Amino acid sequence: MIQLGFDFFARETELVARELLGKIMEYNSPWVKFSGIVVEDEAYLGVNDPGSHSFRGKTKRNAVMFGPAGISYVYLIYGMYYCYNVTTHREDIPAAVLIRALQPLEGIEVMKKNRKKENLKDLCSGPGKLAQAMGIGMTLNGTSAVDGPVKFFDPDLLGEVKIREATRIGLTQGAESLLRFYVKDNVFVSRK
DNA sequence: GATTGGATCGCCT
DNA sequence: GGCGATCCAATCG
Repeated sequence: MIQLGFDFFARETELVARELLGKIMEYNSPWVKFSGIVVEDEAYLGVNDPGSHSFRGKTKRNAVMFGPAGISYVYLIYGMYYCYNVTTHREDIPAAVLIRALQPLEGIEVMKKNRKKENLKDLCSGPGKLAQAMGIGMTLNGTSAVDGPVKFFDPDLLGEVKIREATRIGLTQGAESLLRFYVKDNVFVSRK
């Protein structure tokens, strides 16, 4: 299985978001190895995208988006949940892809414990859920998604990944753009 | 120093 | 489909 390198992430954000579907996200926590198939994500573009954290310029929170591609960007949302992103594009273009849902593969028993849920569909079907399931927090922010605790792999699913596009979830600005992507007919997607 | 609102989830109907 | 929980960060003064 081929690992995705810097070159994969250092491309146009929308393309990276589309191609990440069907790839495997792996998180080697200190105690457990987690993995799952990326089945839903969203593209957040640079300073011209009103829905992106980077729209209003560089701040302490979004600083990672302004760095190189292939870096994990984690932030706290609504005071209760973490969201995991990976940075994309060029160093001078602050963009990232939000991982919204995974089809769980490894570490499932610990995911169930962390989520207090037994149904596989309740473990990683949403950005806050998958972070909670794998114990992702701010310690991952700024770490490499190429040679750090998080890695992505290409399982070579060939033509099995049919992509659908839709509007991004939860935005008040830039809500109309079709920048959310998910695997058609996959039951682990958070919203159709 | 105070205010405001958010890339969510779970429980309710 | 609607709403409350909950708190940090950004913005403004």
